[in-house]
Amino acid sequence: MARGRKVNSNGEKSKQLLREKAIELFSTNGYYQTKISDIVKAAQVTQPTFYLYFESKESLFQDLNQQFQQDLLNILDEQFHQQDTPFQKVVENLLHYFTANPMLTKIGLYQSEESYLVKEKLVSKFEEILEGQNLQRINIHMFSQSLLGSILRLTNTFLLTNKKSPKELAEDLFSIYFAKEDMLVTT
Amino acid sequence: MARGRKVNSNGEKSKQLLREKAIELFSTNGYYQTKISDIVKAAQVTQPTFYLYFESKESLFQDLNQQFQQDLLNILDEQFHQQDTPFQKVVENLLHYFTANPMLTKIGLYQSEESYLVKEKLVSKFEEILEGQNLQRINIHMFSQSLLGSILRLTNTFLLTNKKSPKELAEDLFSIYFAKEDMLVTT
Amino acid sequence: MARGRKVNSNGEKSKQLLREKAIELFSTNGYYQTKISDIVKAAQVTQPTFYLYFESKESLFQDLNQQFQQDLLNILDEQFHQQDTPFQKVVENLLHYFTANPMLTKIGLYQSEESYLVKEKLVSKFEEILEGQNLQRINIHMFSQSLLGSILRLTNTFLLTNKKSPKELAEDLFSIYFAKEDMLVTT
Amino acid sequence: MARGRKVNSNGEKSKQLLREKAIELFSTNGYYQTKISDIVKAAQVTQPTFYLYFESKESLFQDLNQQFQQDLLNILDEQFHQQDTPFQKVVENLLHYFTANPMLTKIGLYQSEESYLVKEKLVSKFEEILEGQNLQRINIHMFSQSLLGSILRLTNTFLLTNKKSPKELAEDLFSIYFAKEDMLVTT
DNA sequence: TATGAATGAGCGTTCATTCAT
DNA sequence: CATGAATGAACGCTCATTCAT
Repeated sequence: MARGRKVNSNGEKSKQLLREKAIELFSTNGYYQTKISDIVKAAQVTQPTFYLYFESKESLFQDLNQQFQQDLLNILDEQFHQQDTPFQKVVENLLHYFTANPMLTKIGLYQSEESYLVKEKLVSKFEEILEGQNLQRINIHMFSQSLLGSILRLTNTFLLTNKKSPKELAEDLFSIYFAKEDMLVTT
Repeated sequence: MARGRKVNSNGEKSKQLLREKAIELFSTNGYYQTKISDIVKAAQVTQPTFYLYFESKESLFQDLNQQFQQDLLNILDEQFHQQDTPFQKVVENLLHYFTANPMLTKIGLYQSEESYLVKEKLVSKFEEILEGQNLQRINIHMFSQSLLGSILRLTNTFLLTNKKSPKELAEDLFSIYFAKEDMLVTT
Repeated sequence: MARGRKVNSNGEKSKQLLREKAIELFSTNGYYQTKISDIVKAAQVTQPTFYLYFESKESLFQDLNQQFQQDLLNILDEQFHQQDTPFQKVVENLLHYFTANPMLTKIGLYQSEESYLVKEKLVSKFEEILEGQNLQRINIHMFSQSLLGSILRLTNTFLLTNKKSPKELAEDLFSIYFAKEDMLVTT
Repeated sequence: MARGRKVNSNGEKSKQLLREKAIELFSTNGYYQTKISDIVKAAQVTQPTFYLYFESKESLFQDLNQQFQQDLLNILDEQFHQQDTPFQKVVENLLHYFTANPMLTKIGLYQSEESYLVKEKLVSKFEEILEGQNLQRINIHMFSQSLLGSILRLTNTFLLTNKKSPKELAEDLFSIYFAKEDMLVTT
């Protein structure tokens, strides 16, 4: 292949393509097992082209995580402004975002070394919402952490595998966490 | 340039030391960020010594995960044999193992790419136990997955940080999952 | 994504600008540490524009050295034609050129791998002039090389740092090289 | 070639060989045109072996310069301790070192970006020695710089080309700088 | 005249692994 | 049992240069 500009080439398109392929590969294989050479091969460009649009492998990965974190914050803030959004709706919106961005979600929730930040943020949000409720005070933090754990696990096993819709999963989660009388008859 | 066996050296000791240091480093820094050179430096031996006891970096990592998985299986089987162990006790025993082996747990639960196997196993066990109970059938699988998610998250945030004992955490988990009425007064 | 000729742009101007910036950067950072991207950035044009005016990085560098060498030759030839120019005046004219073109001088005298050519030329010229004088024959070559060495060093440390004018430096050089009695009282 | 240790291999030997080849190549081709691949090819080892003994290309280059600078300092200090060493002898010793280490000298004097430090040091030393003499005060610094320039140039053209011995060159230098009456009959 | 977009070719460096002793 | 010395195989990244517009 000759050097120089390709016919019909377009920078924004190449950058977007690289981004998408990177998301795909990072989410599937993880950061360390994804080589720049894999990404550019998938995008059908050469390695220097990668560096035309991204500073480094690491900075691209950071970018993706940044975006994921910002997206989540936006979702959480939306609810904040339109008051009285029920908790279940908040969770459903989150799950909806996960479904719409499954690969970015895998990266942001399960692969980034900074995923703990996002998780802490989510827990804080949950606590904030739950405070308005008559939950026994001492347990709010733990309850929120537990709920987050469930969300993370069920997202992985039911949502990202397309076994449940966001709406269904949110309902299920709330039937587990807030309406348990009818679920279990203890021994 | 003296070569050969060190005075007072002992094969089993070296192997054990390498194993321990590997667990330490893998759990702290992850698989890809832990180099053989780091491990042997920590164990104060040279690189060829590593290969005297382990086939490769990967196989050592697999070994550690194998052990973790076997340990968990043993714990779960014990309960099986002495019937009527209450569910809460099963969970408490699990948590107890996690506390006793925090670094191996980090590897086995959060870093291994095959941690999904162990998690599936745990879920199966939970389902098995819950089946004996009058939980509404359709939800048993999801309920178990949710519970596992909570356990994973709370282990990370409360147990391995020494904020809760296994017993306390097991109680908290069960008050969340099985004793709902007194926890929340819905709006 | 507007492309094509800039309004008010002008080929000669761009070329001249690129030349100047190249001289600046080459003289300051050296050949290998000066990137085409640095040069065009400084000249506020894009990389292909560079290749509109220069064949390659190397050929531009060669051009600069060629010019420097030609300039020196011209200076030396001028003196030749107007006979009886005293040696000191020849040197002063050289130094004058160095002061007027400090950055090109740095490149031509100290950075080019072919600076040895220019230096040989200078030495030849010195010898030519000195031959008309009653200097002991065997030493003319060495004397000329020595003088050149002094000129090179003092140009660097006194002239290009503006501590001495060409006239002053030429005087100093000649008091060192040709008026010994009053300089040193040997022990 | 198989992996692992070579027959009869010896670390210190390999390191020394790499060092020597590096000196050779750096002095001949310069820093930027000498690739690690060139050095290891010359030493008949592979690239990782280079990093067994040196931190990086740059640090090796620095090391070489450090050694050169230290060597020079040692020479200059020796003279200091055995008082009354005549100036000419000091210079001769320097030149002797240059002859004995021609390639390191090329690197240390003409290629290092820090060669200016060594040169400043030499100038200072010259000044120190000359102060004890009745040279007209205002000119000592310039005189020393001039002398250094001559030394640098003549080293390059007569010494490292084996046209003059250190002793001869030192004599010539001193006849130029300190005994000029009989050399030139001015017009 | 000038630019946006792309690439060939290579470089320094790292790491798991393996011989020879 | 243990080590000193070495290497195969990549990998991330850079830079001069060039095509299509």
